[in-house]
Amino acid sequence: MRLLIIEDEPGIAGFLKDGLEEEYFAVDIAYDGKTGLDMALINEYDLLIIDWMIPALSGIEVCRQVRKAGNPVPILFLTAKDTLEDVVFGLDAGANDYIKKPFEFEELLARIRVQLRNKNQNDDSLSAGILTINPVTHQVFCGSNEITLTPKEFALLEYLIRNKDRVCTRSRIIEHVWDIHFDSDTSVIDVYITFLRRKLEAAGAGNIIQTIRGVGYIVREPGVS
Amino acid sequence: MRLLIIEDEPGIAGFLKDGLEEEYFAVDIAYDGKTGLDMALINEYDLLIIDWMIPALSGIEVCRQVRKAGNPVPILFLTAKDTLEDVVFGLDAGANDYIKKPFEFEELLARIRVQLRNKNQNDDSLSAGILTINPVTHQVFCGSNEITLTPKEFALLEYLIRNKDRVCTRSRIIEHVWDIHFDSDTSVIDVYITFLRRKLEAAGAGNIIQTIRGVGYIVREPGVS
DNA sequence: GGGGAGCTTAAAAATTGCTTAAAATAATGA
DNA sequence: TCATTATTTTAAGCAATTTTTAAGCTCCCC
Repeated sequence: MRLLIIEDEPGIAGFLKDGLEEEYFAVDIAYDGKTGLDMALINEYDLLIIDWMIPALSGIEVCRQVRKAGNPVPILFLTAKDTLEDVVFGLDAGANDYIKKPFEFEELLARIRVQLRNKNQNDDSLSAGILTINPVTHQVFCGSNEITLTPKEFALLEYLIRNKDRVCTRSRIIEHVWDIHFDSDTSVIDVYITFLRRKLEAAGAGNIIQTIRGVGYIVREPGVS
Repeated sequence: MRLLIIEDEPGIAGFLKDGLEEEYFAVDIAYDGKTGLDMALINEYDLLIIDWMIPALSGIEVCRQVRKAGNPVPILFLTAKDTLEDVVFGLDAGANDYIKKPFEFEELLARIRVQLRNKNQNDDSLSAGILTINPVTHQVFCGSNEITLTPKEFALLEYLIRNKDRVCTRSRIIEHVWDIHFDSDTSVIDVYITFLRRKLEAAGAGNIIQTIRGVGYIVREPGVS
């Protein structure tokens, strides 16, 4: 597994590189955004770790360019704490997850593993914990008992589970599930999250949809941080 | 049940299509290998009938490509030469059975039924709860009393029961039972569901066809979740 | 305690499915 | 061949469900 770290502070970059190489990752480092973008586009990485505050080209811009080039590589970004707005922008720009500085190395490792695991799942039916959904037959099972969902409820759950362990921003949800591409102050998402939670709870799936305040929602695979 | 015939001789192709449609199959024809392969990969058939000697792409090659794409659809091939070598090659390429030209139509029909039966590992007659249908004689029984159905009614019920405990979407039903492959705002399905429900209810089968709103219908085996 | 984001509920609006009747098409028999 | 019958399709009104809107409430974080 090959990673690229785009980070201007040599101390942090070196610390990450050493720690990740101990975990048998192949690690490259770029010390500014422009170099990082070039490397990301030329080489084939399994994951990018991008600091938000870097010289030459901001992290958010690197992220956008990578996506614009059609590259689906998972992106994790590092942000200084207390900047919710940054998080929203970052996820909207196409990042998959974020982690606030300062962070535990263990947490970073766990999030990296989640992104890499998601990469090689191409089974026909999708699952999260006890929950299984089949996009072909439009069926949802909690263990062995079936849950009846309306089409929109199903589409929302499918999107969340396809992106499980990744943060789904409100704007991405409204784009992918409702196909609305302009800003709007609708609260359909809230309503449908309520619908889903009620049905899933009643079926014994617990509350697997977590709210990330100011950003969106995430469905996590139990047993992984 | 939807079949694809890949056969270049219009006489044979037409003869097969007519005969099979009388048996309530939805039949498509391709007159060369390349077209046939495209159709087989794009659409969802329940069985393919492929002549070995066809232009543009040989039958054996079509067969290989279909399997290479991971499609497990049953394949029956027609061969003129009864050289053992051809047969071996054909079966190695992923075909399920073969029949030598000239053949009796009845024999072809029997072999088709074998392949379709294998699909669900049932014996010759299909059932759901108290209901039994026989695709060979086109009879339907609710317990011991027979229900008279029109051809389309029978085809619809057969499709639903062959796929019992699975959701049959409207688009799949319209493709497999009516052989319509483009978007249309017809409401034939609704009408026929009403017809079927009325006859089944009158015969004492209850309402075994459940609606999945926004998606389609499902026939469930009672007592199994 | 105040502001904002999300949650919940109820009701309006939109969509989808059901039913019926009648028209179009196909099959049957004199 | 033509008339009769059966089957299939279309269309429209009605019923039920789904989706959206809107408003008040709750909870979290300052």
